[in-house]
Amino acid sequence: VLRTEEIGRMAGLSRSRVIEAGDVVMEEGSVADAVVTVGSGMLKLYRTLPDGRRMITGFATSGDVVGLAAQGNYVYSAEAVTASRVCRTARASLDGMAADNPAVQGRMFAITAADLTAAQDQILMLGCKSATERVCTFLRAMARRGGKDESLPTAYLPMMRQDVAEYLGLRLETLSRVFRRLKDAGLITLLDKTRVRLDDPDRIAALASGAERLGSDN
Amino acid sequence: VLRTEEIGRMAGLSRSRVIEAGDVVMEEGSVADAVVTVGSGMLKLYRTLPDGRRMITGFATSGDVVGLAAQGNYVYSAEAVTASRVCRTARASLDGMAADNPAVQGRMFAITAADLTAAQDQILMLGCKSATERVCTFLRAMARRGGKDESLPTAYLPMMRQDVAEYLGLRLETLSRVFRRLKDAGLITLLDKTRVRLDDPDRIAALASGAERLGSDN
DNA sequence: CGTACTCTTGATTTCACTCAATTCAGGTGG
DNA sequence: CCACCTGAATTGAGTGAAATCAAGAGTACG
Repeated sequence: VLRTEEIGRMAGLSRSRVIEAGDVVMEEGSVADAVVTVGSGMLKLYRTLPDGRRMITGFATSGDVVGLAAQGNYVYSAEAVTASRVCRTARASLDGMAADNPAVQGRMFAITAADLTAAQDQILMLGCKSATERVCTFLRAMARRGGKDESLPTAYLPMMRQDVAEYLGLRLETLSRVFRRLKDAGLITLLDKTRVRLDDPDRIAALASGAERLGSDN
Repeated sequence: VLRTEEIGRMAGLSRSRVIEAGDVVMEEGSVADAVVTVGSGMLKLYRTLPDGRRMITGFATSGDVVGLAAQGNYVYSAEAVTASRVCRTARASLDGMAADNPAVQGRMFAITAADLTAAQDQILMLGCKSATERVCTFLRAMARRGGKDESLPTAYLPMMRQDVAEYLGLRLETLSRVFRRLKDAGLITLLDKTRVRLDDPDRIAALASGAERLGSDN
C-alpha cells in the first residue's frame, strides 16, 4: 500500500475495473493470484478473527498497491469503501516482470517495506495510545493525505465511523464521544459527514502525541 | 525477521560479534547503514514514543534478519535480551549483492513480507484481544518456536516480564496476574524464571482465540 | 548480609466498553 | 411533498477490565 502507478502501468494497466462501495476485491485466506492497484476511490483492508472480531489494518487510496506481500494466500481482505477504480495484475505476470526487471523487484520491496513501517506505526498506536491520542493521530494522518482544500488542514473520511473505529481499535461510541469533545473544545469542525476540518492543528498534534490532555476542565 | 542464514552467509558471515544482554545493536532514527543477522541468542525490537512509552514489535532469534525494511533510517531499535551472536552486513554490500543476484532480492522481499504479516497479526491482537487472549496467544507462539523439550509444549521466555508486557500492550502487573490465573487454573507451570510449560495446550488455544473464558467461577 | 533488582500481590481508580435509547440523514413509496 | 423506513451516528447511564498506585516477596550479586 504505497503510491505507485508503476506496477499497474507496467502490467499494461490491463483491465481497469470500476467497483462500488461494499464490493470485496480480495478475501483473506483465498489464493493470492493477483495484486490490486487502486486507481481512484478508497479500499479498506482488514483481518478477521474466527469469532468475527475485525481490525482494519489500513486504507488504500489512489496509487496504492494491495496484496503484494501475500505469499500463497492473502492475509487480509480488501473492500471498497467508496466507488473505486482498481486494476488486477496477475501474480504470475508480476513475478515474470520482476524476474527480468530488477527495478520492479526493488519497487515491490520498497512498497512492502513502507507497509511494514506503517504497520509498526499502528502497533505503537494500539499498544500505547489513549482514545483521544489515537483519533488525533488518525485525523492528522488523513489530513496530510487529503491535502488542504482551504487554509486549514481537512481530513476526508469517506468510510463509515465503524471502519474508523475498527482501524483505531476503539468502539464507534468511543470514537463519537472523542469527536464530540474535540468539537466542544473548538479543535475540529465536522463540515459534513465525510469532512473534518482541523481548526487547531497544533493542539491536535499535541493531543496526538500525548503532550496535551483534553481536560473537561477548561 | 525471519529464518535466513543465507544473507549473513552470502555476506561471507564476515564479522560475527558476540554481544551481551542490554547491548543495543540498532537505534531507531539512526542511519540504516547495515542489517543485522542473529546467529544465536535473542534481540528485542522496539519503537519509542517521544514521551518514552515503548512498544516491542518483535523478538528476533537465531536466523532472523533485522533492519532489512529500513529505508534511509531505522524505524526501530534492537537490543539484546540475552547474550547473542550477531553479524552486521553493510547495507551497501547487501544492495550490491541484490543488484547482481535476483535470488537475494527475492529473499529480502520474502523476509519483509513475512515481517509485515507478523506485524498485522500483532495489530489484530492489540486491537481486538483481551489480556488473557493476548498472553495465551503469545505463549502458544513462543512454545511453537522453542520446540517441546518434554512431551508438553514449553515456551522459552528469556526476556524480562516488562518486555513481554510491552510486546503485548499490557502492564507488567496485568501480565503477572494473568499468569497467576492460568497457573491457578492448572493450565501452565512456571518451571523456572524463563520457562513456561503449557499443561493444557488445547485450553490455552481456546483461551487464545476467545473461545473459552477464564472465569473465576470454576 | 545487605543492596538492588525483578516480579508478585493488593487496593483503588479510570478509561473505554456495553447496553440502550434517541437523533439524524437518505432513500422509497404512497 | 410528506410520511415512513432503514441504517448510521450520537448520546446517556452503568459496568468492567486493565491501569495505576503502593507494598511486599523473591532472587541475584557484590
